[in-house]
Amino acid sequence: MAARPDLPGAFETLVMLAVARLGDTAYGMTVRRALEERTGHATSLGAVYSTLDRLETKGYVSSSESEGGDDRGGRAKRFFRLTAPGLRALNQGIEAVDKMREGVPGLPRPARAT
Amino acid sequence: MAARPDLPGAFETLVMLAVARLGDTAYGMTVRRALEERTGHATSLGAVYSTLDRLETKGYVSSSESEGGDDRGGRAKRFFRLTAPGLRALNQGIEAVDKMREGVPGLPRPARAT
DNA sequence: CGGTTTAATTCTACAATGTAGAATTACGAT
DNA sequence: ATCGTAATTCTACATTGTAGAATTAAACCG
Repeated sequence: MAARPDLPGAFETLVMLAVARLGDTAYGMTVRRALEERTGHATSLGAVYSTLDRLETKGYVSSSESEGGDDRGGRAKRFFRLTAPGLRALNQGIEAVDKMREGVPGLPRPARAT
Repeated sequence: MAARPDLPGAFETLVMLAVARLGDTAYGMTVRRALEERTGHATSLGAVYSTLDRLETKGYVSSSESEGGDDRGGRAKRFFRLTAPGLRALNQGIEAVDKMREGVPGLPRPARAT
């Protein structure tokens, strides 16, 4: 079984996690900020958006334009949400790493689930 | 700081973990087996070897031919070890994911460190 | 010795993901 | 209309992911 688990890539994983953690406030800018703040890894917006696009093509995230109501200038935001298949794929990737790192010395202690 | 953390890819991470966990018995075949047994994800030897090669180019693993002493037929084994920079990179990648997944609901519980 | 079996690695090729920067779109205000 | 601002889309190329075929080499056997 599970002939093609098709684990997400490293950056895809990070982006999906950012979307998941941001809840209903995930869009290009906030995703990038979350990534930078949490991981210290600076990335370009282009990187974030193309990854988001590819994830959407795979059905791992969905997107919707923001309704009017904001008074600020500038273009409308495109909000992203993690889909059920996206969550599943994310879990598979995380589980694979967790399984592999079990009992290996010299690795950081895993994060506590909240 | 850390302008270019250069996180390892998803499969690279899995391969490095396999090498780490196998200790001094890590070579192409055992790496593949460890991967399959632990993650359920089948991979080709070609995939494993080219990843191992690329990791060596980056200095994340080192390799050495097996000394004689085996009485089995077949070609000599090439054993791999994780280097210090490799462990560092591995840790950074794992930490990045751990940071991002902290407190996000719907994710699997992290593995217990042993 | 020369062929056969066995174990393992290397080579070749292409698809998918990673990544950045420039260009573009669209809105509100002047 | 045009300007500044906020955000997204486009274009392009480098790196990583992945498989399968080809190759290498040691031990064994007659």
